[in-house]
This record gives sequence, structure tokens and C-alpha cells, in this order.
Amino acid sequence: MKSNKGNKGERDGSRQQRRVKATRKKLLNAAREVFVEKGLDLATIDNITERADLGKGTFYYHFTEKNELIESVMHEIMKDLVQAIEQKCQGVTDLPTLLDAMVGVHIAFFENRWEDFVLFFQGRADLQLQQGYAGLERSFLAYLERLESLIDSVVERRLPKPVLQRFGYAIAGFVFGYYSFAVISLEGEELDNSFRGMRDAFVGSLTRFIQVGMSAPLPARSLKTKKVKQPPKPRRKKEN
Amino acid sequence: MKSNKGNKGERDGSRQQRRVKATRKKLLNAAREVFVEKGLDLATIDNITERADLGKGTFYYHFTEKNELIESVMHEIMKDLVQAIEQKCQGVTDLPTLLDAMVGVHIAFFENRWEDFVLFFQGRADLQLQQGYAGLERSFLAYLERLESLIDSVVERRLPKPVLQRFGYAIAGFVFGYYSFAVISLEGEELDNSFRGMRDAFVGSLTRFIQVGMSAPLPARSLKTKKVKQPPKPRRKKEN
DNA sequence: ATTTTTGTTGACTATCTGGTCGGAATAGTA
DNA sequence: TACTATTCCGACCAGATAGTCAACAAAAAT
Repeated sequence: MKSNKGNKGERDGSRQQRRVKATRKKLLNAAREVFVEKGLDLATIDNITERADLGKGTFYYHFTEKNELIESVMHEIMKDLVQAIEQKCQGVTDLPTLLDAMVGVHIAFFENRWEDFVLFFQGRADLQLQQGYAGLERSFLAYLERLESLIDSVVERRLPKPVLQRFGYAIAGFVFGYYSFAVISLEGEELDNSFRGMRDAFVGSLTRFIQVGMSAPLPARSLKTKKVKQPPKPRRKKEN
Repeated sequence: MKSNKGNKGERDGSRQQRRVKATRKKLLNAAREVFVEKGLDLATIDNITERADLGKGTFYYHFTEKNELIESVMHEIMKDLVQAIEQKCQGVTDLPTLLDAMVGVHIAFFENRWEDFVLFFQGRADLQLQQGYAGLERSFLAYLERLESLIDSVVERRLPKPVLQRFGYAIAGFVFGYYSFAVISLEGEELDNSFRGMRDAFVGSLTRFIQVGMSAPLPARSLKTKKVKQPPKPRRKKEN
């Protein structure tokens, strides 16, 4: 039965546990690589297991489907990012400093983890599809909510949720948006330099953006009655 | 042989020409729909021809491969977008007005063409992959260059290319970035309202961004010598 | 050492997909 | 009408892919 007696070197799990952890990690890493090469959709299980140098069956022993793997990979990235943000922004009490820290964290984070930026972007693109991978949404929302709550904690006035949300979108959007276009025509070091060089401008305009946003009326309440286009909120599973 | 004599109703091509044009259009439209549902990669030729209610062979009569179809779809969108920008920004002579117009065009454009936003985003995500669809890059670069040149035409000081580029990234990035995050948790009308409500803030921060950017030193010259990470510029064909 | 549980494997199957091709249908020509 | 060129069609083929499974290996339990 479940062993749990006076095992010896039980520091980091039994040998078997360590082995499992290791193969899982191998699969995750391989997946990450392949995803960056071919994209979430075109990466095959064979690609991944081969890259991980493992049998195909091993994959199905650890994951039930690709969906689960993608979720894991994505979740890990988002967790790291949120953690990095948390670490740098803890204890900050004024808005400009907070924004500066936030922008800085994003730059630093993706500077060293280019693959993760690509993955992040892939995930976001997938979110817009009517039939995307289920489960990705959660991670992104958690990330956005973290941004919001940090801003909330620094601003005196209690702000309504929709307003805070918009600030979250702005920060994430500005940073990712700029980066994602810059990446089209710049590369490597040049890209990072461009990004870093714009940091002050980012923070400045973000601060302004948020200040204007705070005093602006709340337009999220729908008062116009334009003849609605079909609602763009879809999603759910990616079944072939 | 090539008919070209005194045909009758030759207004918009012969009947045959019209027919071809119509089926091509059917394919393009079907493709657009399917792409938005499943993404560029997972959309199959069968999906598309079935949606278009045409035989599979017909597809291969009009296009040589999926690549070509994607390129066509994407190119069409970009062309329309650039055209809309052109139309609204022609003749504008000061920066704030120009930026306001640019932001406005983007909002208006995608407000009525949600699918195109998704497609645009898909294309951009693909651009970051090591093995993406060849040929997409061109359209995006043309779009960015148009933004740049419009800004250039409005600013007194002649600005170096890299600086102009950054402004282009900023505009496109800010708008798309914000939209793309907002879309995760907002929907339909609420989304549009949120976007419209932020318009002034956008323009304000963009103006500031650009002003700061103009006076800032040019950081695109690489002077730091950090131990290079592998260069993030890849691309080329999507061959299975 | 023996038995049991846990983890790994890759050959196999059923399905799907891209792409072809001969022939049917439509349009143009005379 | 008869004949040719163009466009359309969908059954078919070859290769790829997801997912299964019986057997094998490693670790743990006894």
C-alpha cells in the first residue's frame, strides 16, 4: 500500500516520484519547444514525444489529451509571470512607481524568455477562436485580475471594477502590443533595446492614461442601442 | 480562343469571368468563417469547401495550397484597413488630430468587423512562429509602414526611421493590445463601449508617448553587450 | 526473493487530411 | 447544332495522426 514509513532520503519524494516528475518535465519542455516552432495546433503528440525522447504511450500515461498539456504549459508561464510581478510590486504605494515596476517586470521577464512570449501570444490568439482550447481562459483572467488588484491597492479612491479592468487591459495591452509589433521587424538585442528605451514613455503615458481614465465617465454601461452585431464571445473545447 | 469581340453585356466581364469571381469569393468567405472558428491551422480544406458548398477539386482549381488562401484572406483585410486609415487621415496636418483619427479608424474598423480582428490577430501570432505561413509578413509590414509615413508627414522634425517605427508599433500595439485583452472578459457592445470610452485617453497617452519618444535618445543602437540570447527572428514556410 | 504496483514502450488501428484525376457540367464559339 | 475550352466535382489514394493495448521494466512492498 501507500508507503509512508521511515523511508530514508525522502527529501524530495521517493525515487519513483522523482522519476515521474522528471518525465513530466521532459514532456513539458519538449512541448514548449515544439509549440514555439509550429504553434499550438500543428504540434503533434509524436513531435513532442520524439523531442522528449520518450515513447508515445508515456505521453498518454501522464496526460489525457493535448488540451491538458497545453493548459499545463500555459499555466506554468502565467504563474511565473504573476509571481514575478508580485515580487516586484509588493509594497509599492504610489501609482507611477507601481506602473514603472509593472512595465519593468514585463520587459525583464520576456527579455529572458522569448519563447514564453510567443506561447503567451499563441494562447491569447486561441482565446479569440470560437473553438479554442478549453481552460486557457482561467490563467489569463487570473493574470489580469492580479494587475487590477495591484492598481487598486495603490490608488486612493476606490474605483469601480470595470474601470480597474480597463487599466489592466491597458497595461498588458500596451506592453504586449508594442512588443508584438516590434518583433515583426526588429530582432534580438535591437528589440530589447527598443523596448527598454521606451520604458519611460510607456510609464508616462500609462500614468496619464490611468489618470484620464479615472476621471472619465464610465462608458461600460451600455446606453447606445446600435443594432447589435453578433456577440464576439464564443469559445469552448477544441474538438476536431 | 480568347473571346473579345463585340460581346454584349460586357460590363463586368463575361459570364464565365463572373462565375469564377463568384466562386473565388465564396471560397474566401467560407475560409474566413472557418478560420475564425477553428484558427488558421486547424481549418481544413474540406471544412472550407463544404462551408462554401463547393467540391474539393474546385478549391484546388483556384488555389494551389492553403498558404495561398490564407495570404489572400489576410491581404484583403489589411488592404481594407490601410485604405480606411488612408481615407480618414489624408490631409491631416497636426499630430494630435492624426493620432485621434488613427485610433478612431481602428476602433470603427474592427467594431464592424470582429472576425477581421480575430484573423488579424491569428496572423500576427503566426508571424512569431519559427515555421509560420510564408508571405504573411509583407502585409503587416506594409501596414506598419503606412502608419509610420503618415506620422512622418505630420511631424516637423525629420525623424530617423527607427523612431518612426517605434511610433507605428506603439499605435498599432496600444490599440490591438488593449482590444485583445478587453475581449477576454468583455463582450459585444460592452467591449465596443469600453474601447470608445478610452479613445481620448488613448490619444492623449499616444501623443505623450510620441513626444517623449521624439526627444528621447535613440536606443535602437545597440550599445549594451549582454550575453546574447538566441535571436528571436525565425520564420519561413509552414511545411508539415 | 517474490509479488505487486507503478511507469514505459512502440506496434497497431481507425480516422482524417492534403492532393490528384478522370469525367461531368457549363460557357463560349462557329 | 456541334465542337472546344473552362470550370467544377467528388471518389480515390497515400501519408499522417490520435489514441489503444499487451507486454515489458523499474520500484516498492512483502
